[in-house]
Amino acid sequence: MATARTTAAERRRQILDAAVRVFARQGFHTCRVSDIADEAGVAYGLLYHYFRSKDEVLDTLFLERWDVMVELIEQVDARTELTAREKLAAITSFIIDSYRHDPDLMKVVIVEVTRAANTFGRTHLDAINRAYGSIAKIIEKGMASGELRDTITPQFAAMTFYGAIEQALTGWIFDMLPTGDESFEQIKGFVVDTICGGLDARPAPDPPAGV
Amino acid sequence: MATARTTAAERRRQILDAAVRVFARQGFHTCRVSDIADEAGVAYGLLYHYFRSKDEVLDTLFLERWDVMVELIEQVDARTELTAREKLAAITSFIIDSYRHDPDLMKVVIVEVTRAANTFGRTHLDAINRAYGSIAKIIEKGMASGELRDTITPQFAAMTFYGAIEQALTGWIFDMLPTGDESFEQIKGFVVDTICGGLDARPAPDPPAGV
Amino acid sequence: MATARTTAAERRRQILDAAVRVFARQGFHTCRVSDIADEAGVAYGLLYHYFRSKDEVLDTLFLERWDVMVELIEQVDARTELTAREKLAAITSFIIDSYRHDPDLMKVVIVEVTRAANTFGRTHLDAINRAYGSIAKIIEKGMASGELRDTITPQFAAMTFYGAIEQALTGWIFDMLPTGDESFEQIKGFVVDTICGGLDARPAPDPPAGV
Amino acid sequence: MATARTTAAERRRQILDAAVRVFARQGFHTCRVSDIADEAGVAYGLLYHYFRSKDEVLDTLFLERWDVMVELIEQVDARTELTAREKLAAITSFIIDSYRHDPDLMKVVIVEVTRAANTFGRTHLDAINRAYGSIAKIIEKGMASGELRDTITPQFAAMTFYGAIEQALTGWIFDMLPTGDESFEQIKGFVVDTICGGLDARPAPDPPAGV
DNA sequence: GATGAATGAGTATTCATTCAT
DNA sequence: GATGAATGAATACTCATTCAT
Repeated sequence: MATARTTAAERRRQILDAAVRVFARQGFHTCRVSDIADEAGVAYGLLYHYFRSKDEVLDTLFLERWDVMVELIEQVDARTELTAREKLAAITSFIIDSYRHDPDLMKVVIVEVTRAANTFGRTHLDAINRAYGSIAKIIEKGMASGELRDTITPQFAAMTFYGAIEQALTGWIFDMLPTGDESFEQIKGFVVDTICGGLDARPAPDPPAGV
Repeated sequence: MATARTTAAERRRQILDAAVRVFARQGFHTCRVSDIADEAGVAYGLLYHYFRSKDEVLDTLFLERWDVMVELIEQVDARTELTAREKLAAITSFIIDSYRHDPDLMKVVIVEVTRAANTFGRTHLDAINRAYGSIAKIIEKGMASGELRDTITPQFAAMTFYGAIEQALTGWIFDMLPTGDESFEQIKGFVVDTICGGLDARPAPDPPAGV
Repeated sequence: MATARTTAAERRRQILDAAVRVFARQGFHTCRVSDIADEAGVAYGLLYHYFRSKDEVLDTLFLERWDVMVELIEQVDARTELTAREKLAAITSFIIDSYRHDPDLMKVVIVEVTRAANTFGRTHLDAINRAYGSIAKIIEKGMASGELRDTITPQFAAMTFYGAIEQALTGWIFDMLPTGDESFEQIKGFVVDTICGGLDARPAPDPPAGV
Repeated sequence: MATARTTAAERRRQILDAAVRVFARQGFHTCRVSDIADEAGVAYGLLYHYFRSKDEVLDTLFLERWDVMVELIEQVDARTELTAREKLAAITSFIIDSYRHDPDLMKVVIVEVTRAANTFGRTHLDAINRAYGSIAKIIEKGMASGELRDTITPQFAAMTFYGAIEQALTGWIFDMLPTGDESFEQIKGFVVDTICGGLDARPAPDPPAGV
């Protein structure tokens, strides 16, 4: 009799986890609140004890995940021993592993928020821009140190880099790319190689002078 | 001898043009059929003389535009005097000019179809893949001729290239990039430079042998 | 160049005939005005040159047919050489032959008008009652002459008689009775035999005294 | 200790009862779902908690009533002490009393289903035929025992019998027959007398041999 | 906390009818 | 006469949200 069967926090999490599966499967606009409740095994009225609205469920899911990602980017940036390319590789790895670990959640984050210019994307524009900004800072430092070319703006480079990752995730979401551990690792390499190395053939860049 | 006031084809176009504006402004899911009709200045019943449903209006808009783009890509590919990089530059230029010329239409194509994994994106997956495939062919030839590195698959390279363009368009759609003629031209260069040249600093590639 | 290709009366008839087929196939409420026009091979706007409304088409079809039937009943009644049973047999034969000759029309008359208590049946109640009344008169005379029993009212007898015929037609309409010439003739006999002779087993009635 | 204000079953019944009144008054096709809800004193959305569609409301009403009738017919048939005529009289009495007790419901059953050859009649053809079949069995036994003439098929006799009853109900529905207890009882007798005794005048059938 | 009955705003679609050509 | 584009009234149904129990 010591522990309650289900704590409030657990119930809330139970609903959020169900919502991820339902949003990923049916899409935010197409699913019903009762679909989420069914998936969670609770009455649909209960959802309104934990969230103000259906929108708030998606907002919560997005921000939970996005904040982790932004924090990771900032932590990576703080590791001064890494080159810019290594930092970008770390970020790529983290995001792709996030998808590998919970594809439903990442699908929801991207499809329902990040790319929804008329609805949630607009709402969370600040959060999205924060991520771009953090990446841009990494690139800016790489440019300053001479590691990266400064022929484009760091902001645009950040957008392209993040866009390449998102495009890869989209490939998985649309079943255009193969899944499987090797595939995930291969694509990680592709992303960094393409963005940093470019498509053009040419001799490998000179190793940094004094190293 | 006066011309007929409005032909059937003109009315149809009138409705499609109105739909573009309304979809861009409010989003497909958020707007009402009557909003389109109001914007077009016709009774909403008339929409059903020209289209089977609201969905069909969006499908029509998307395919009209997408087919033009796929055709352009194939035409570019056929110009054997161009290098792969020049072909990619031509495609980039065309798509960005498309946005510059009719931002509402491109916004609808991207936001409501291309990136809508749970609804129209899934429907038009074949059309979308046809575009990727055509770009991949260009890249494949570039790899075969030695112009491009073949360390990644042409398919992935195509996705990343197209993703970079779409990300730029998204930047304009979200008001994250400045508009204006110079900006458009600058971004064109950024896209090709980033994708082909990469972010890494290094000596310019050796000039082709016999030139 | 002497005759117009199609006279107004012919066009009108063409539309009415098409309407019969469409009403029979789809039902009055379920079919569209354009279905009738398509079946007739004319533009749907033309229907409104010949009829005030969709309702009027059905009204016209019903009254055309019903008036013929009422007139037939009255003509039969006038033939004083016939017994009541012979008169009823003649009416039965006429109605069943009407169905045999044009099942669609009779289906429409019965299903869409005669039995539609909430719509057209109420509208044409007078016409319907005129038929009952004429049949009742035949029965009344049969009762007066001693040919028929007068234990029930002529009005009720007329309803039951007509109801038996309509029930037979309904059997054909619902595919519950076999079609084919013999079947039609057999049912004619059944109707008169059942209504006049009853279901009870017993000796044939005595022949009329002085005959 | 107060009882719950309204149970789910009661609400459902409340809606069904309201639907009967509305269907009888306005007809199924002519009434709106909100008319039913208004009559029941509930929000129209609630109707969709208890029924999948407007159609299902009518289906439910019909089957509820029709199943009771078929069961009654079978129970009557099982009473071996009754003659066929007595069985038919019992069925007639039951159906006419059903109308007397709830004319709206019987009107809906007949007008909107039983006689609606293009819509619900077709849907419920099996149920309708089950009733005919049970009546035909009664008649068949009567023929086998020599009580009834076997000059027509039991199936046709059943149709005519049921048709006579339905015609009587139609007479009330169309206000062509007087209402009032005596009238109901009189018509009961008329139906059985007409169907069993026939219209022809003749001596009463011989009493069964050994009685 | 938990339930699900109750509410009613919101919308795509149909189709009879009109009328300019 | 003939056409079919144009109109807009009419309606079933969905579903987020509330709230009594």
